[in-house]
Amino acid sequence: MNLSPLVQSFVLHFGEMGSRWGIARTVGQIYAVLFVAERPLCADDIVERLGVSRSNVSMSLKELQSWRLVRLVHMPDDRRDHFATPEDVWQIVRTLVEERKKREIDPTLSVLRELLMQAPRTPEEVQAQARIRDMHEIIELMTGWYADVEKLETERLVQLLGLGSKVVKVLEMKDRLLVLPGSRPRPRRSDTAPS
Amino acid sequence: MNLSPLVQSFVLHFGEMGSRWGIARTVGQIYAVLFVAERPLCADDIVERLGVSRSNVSMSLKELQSWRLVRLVHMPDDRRDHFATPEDVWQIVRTLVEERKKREIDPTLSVLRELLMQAPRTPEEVQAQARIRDMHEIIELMTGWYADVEKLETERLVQLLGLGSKVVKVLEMKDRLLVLPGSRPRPRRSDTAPS
DNA sequence: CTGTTATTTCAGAAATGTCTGAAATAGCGG
DNA sequence: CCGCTATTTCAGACATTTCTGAAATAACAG
Repeated sequence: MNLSPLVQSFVLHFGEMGSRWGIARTVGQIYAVLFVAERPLCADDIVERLGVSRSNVSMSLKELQSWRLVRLVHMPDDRRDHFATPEDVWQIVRTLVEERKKREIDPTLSVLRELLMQAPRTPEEVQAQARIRDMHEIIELMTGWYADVEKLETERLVQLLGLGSKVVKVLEMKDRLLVLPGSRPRPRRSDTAPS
Repeated sequence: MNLSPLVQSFVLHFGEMGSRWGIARTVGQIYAVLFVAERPLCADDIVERLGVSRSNVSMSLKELQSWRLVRLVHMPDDRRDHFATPEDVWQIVRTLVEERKKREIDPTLSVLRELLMQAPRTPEEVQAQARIRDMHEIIELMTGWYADVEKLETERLVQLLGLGSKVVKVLEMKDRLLVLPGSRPRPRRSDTAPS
């Protein structure tokens, strides 16, 4: 491995985390190298820096491209393929979320929907379906939320994340402000006096 | 495998998805069985239903407990351990997020911080650190956001998720409402006319 | 078309991860 | 303490994934 100490630590960490993230060690290492690289690298650059086989680099790059985490770039006067990660880290996060959703959630959502279509045949299946329905609902709610906020410009998204739970405060304020003069506030559960 | 067809499909799917979710097949299957079960099950119940070895069940349950996705329950007049998943699916989601954060994000955050403390020794390391800083920032922002909204009651959280990107509309409205009479609206980038 | 360089494919080697059966341990009731 | 049941441990069998080197393919330049 032929890297400066700082970069090497970063790369080795990404390799080790690979198994937890569901990618092979080399895939993680290649991503890390490309992420911090000052310019797009070709396959041989990566072989040189990581000391893994050329074929492993080729397959790992294919995998990273299938995740859309690495893109193919062409350099002037060089017919070798070069590779780079997107510059914009927000774009990277969006891609990561989309791809993980596609692989880890969508197949399940599809199975759950099928199972909910079936007519239950026993009391046990009725119970199971109720439970599956809960799971389905919560996943739909969360993926729906993401599908919605994902459309926001990054600037807005950052703003929203920065607010955190304070948005709730703002929403409460909105409720109060929108009460027209003369009208009564809509009663809330917490406002109802115990009988 | 000794399960009703509907439950069996559910269980097999969780087993297959295991590899994508970073858990072993049996672990996924056991979780699925417990999730839809009408009552807490003991290890032998699980052996019976899944047809895997007793020792595998024991180890897999340990793993699920380490994820806090399954809890140990005691049944009256039975000294065997029984196991159940939390009833509340929102609690399950919270646990899942926390545990995945702990395993998949926190170690990286810690390494990134260390790397950012080091003094760079070459221009290459300066560039790498800048990139690492971007990554660190975005992860901090997202984990910070979650740490904040995680404190909300479920009811509020559901409300917020239901709104989706509409919160932004509400925030804009807040901006307008908070402009005091006589004051001018704060200029925005999109408001400035081209020179 | 030919020679050269770049990339991909793929069989099997190496490494890792999962699962089982047997044996060890734990814990309770008498 | 003993006998019984429940649970855990762990070596190694088995399965899967990852990686390599060699060969095939592709793609261009002359």
